[in-house]
Amino acid sequence: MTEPATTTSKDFIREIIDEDLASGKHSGTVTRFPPEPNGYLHLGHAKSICLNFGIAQEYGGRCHLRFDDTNPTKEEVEYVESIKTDIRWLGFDWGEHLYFASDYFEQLYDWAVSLIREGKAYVDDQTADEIRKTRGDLQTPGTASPFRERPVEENLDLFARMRAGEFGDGEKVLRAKIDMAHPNLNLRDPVLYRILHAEHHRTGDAWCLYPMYDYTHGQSDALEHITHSLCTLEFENHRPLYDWFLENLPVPSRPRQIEFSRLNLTYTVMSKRKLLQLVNEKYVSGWDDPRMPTLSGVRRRGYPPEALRNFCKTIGITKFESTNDFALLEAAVREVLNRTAPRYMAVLDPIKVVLTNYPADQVEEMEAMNNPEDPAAGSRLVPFSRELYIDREDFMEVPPPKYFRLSPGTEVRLRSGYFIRCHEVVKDAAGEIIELHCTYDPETRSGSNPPDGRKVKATIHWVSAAHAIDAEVRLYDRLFAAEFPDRGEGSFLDHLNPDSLKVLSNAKLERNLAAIAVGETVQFERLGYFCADPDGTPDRPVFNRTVGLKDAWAKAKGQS
RNA sequence: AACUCCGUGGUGUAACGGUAGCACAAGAGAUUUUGGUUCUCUUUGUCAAGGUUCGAAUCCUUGCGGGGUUGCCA
Repeated sequence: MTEPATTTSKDFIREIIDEDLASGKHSGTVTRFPPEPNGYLHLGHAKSICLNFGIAQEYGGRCHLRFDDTNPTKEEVEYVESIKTDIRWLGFDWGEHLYFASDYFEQLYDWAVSLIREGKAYVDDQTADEIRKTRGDLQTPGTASPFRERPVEENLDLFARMRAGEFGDGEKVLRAKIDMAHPNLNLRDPVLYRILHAEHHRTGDAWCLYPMYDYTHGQSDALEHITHSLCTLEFENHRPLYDWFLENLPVPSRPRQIEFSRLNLTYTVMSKRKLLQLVNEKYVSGWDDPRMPTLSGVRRRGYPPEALRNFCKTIGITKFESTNDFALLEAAVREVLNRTAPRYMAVLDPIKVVLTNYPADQVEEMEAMNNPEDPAAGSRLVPFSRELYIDREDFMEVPPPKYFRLSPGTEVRLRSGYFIRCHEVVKDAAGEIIELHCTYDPETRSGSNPPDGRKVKATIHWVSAAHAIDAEVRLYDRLFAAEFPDRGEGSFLDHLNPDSLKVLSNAKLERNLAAIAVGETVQFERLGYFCADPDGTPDRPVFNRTVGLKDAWAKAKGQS
């Protein structure tokens, strides 16, 4: 477990918790992660999960998983299951504390009735449109509904009949009676309940009356004795309403809502609506497309959960709206994978190499380190023979300056193999290079250096042609070409990166890669980290590029 | 000219009245059987102006800039 150096300082939320503990306001800490089951979890949620579950771990408290399922028209069980899977994958556990806002419907209803009794809520017959128009706007106060002063008894009767199903969708709502002139629009008699004749994923058809988020969230927190209710900045303006309910209802505890800034990443969109659109309109293969910033997407891409946790630690928690560099996430991924991913050789775009002085029927088993960063990872055997494949990028007939790899007359080292020198380039009728004739130096076998002390400038990877596994490799790049796809005119879709996926169908893999389980991430030496995809079959695996290695040569090329 | 939150290198984040630090990114070099890793070094910052103070990123005032809010979504 490597801890980033920044763990010594605490974010403002943990400081508040420290104070609350020190002052005796609370004797323990209870947080909650409250997703709405209407979509898949994404990197933004990861930030919130790491915060809430992380605090629970650090303070010896607990973190509840609570599904905020107050809108049956948008929510589905499919999402509930995927959310649980993703949280567990990230490395967190809610134990016994799985809750649903829908579990509190009866209690919330009773409290609504008590609000009505106290003259703090009323049934409004206005249409949605009328309510909107009379709410006023940012600069002008709203006007009272003609039903605002309805007698308590009438409200009670109407509300009961709303529950009983006597009215159609949208015919009536229950509103809090607060202040139609309040500068915070959320307090201009917010809607508490709306009629929705819809099947709920848990309560079925028991209800046709559903509570709004604002009326549900704080009370749910209070019922669960949440001490610190952490949410994103856009709920800041809702806090006065959150508190209003807690003050006006006989709730069993007084949670405190604290807001922090959501996660933004360059070259990425993070809104559920936009992600849904990418899926529905087939710009990606699904919620778990490896280019998606969903947790299921980055999992399929091969990101280790530890990298996500470290990333969340590094970006910290603040109230300032910021956008994190995607490179920071990739750095976190590389940091973990460099330590943990076993190394293999794979050739993505093969050229055949014939070692003219190597015996035709000979096969040597070469020992190769599994991970130079971790001697305990041991070694494996890789077959070496007369005919090999190397990557097209590792040979140039007319090399530019500073090109260290193979070219006619030059010598390179084959990783865990021998030195080879190129003597002849074989081309087809079209002038395309199809084969290289090389010689190997028997005195340079891996582990021993040439007696004459000569050096080579490069070491390249290879696979034995006769032993190679055919595979498909999917090279993923960022989904969007623009740093801020949301900015500027037009749709974010205008900024989709046309090269975000490149499929290589003729890759040749080292024999040992046949044993890699789906979901495992390995390093293809010199190329990057790759994750075995479920689309693969035993005789034809599919690998997704998780992230490339840093590439000083590519960078130098790009600049010249 | 509503309310509210927020402004620290290119990006993100520390410093709680006392040397502006760290990570990523960028650049230079060393090491290297991965042009990877690792190591060393370097560039770049407190939104502005006043004030309080021996001393201000930090406290005060004003200005400037950015975000959020006008769902019967969450």
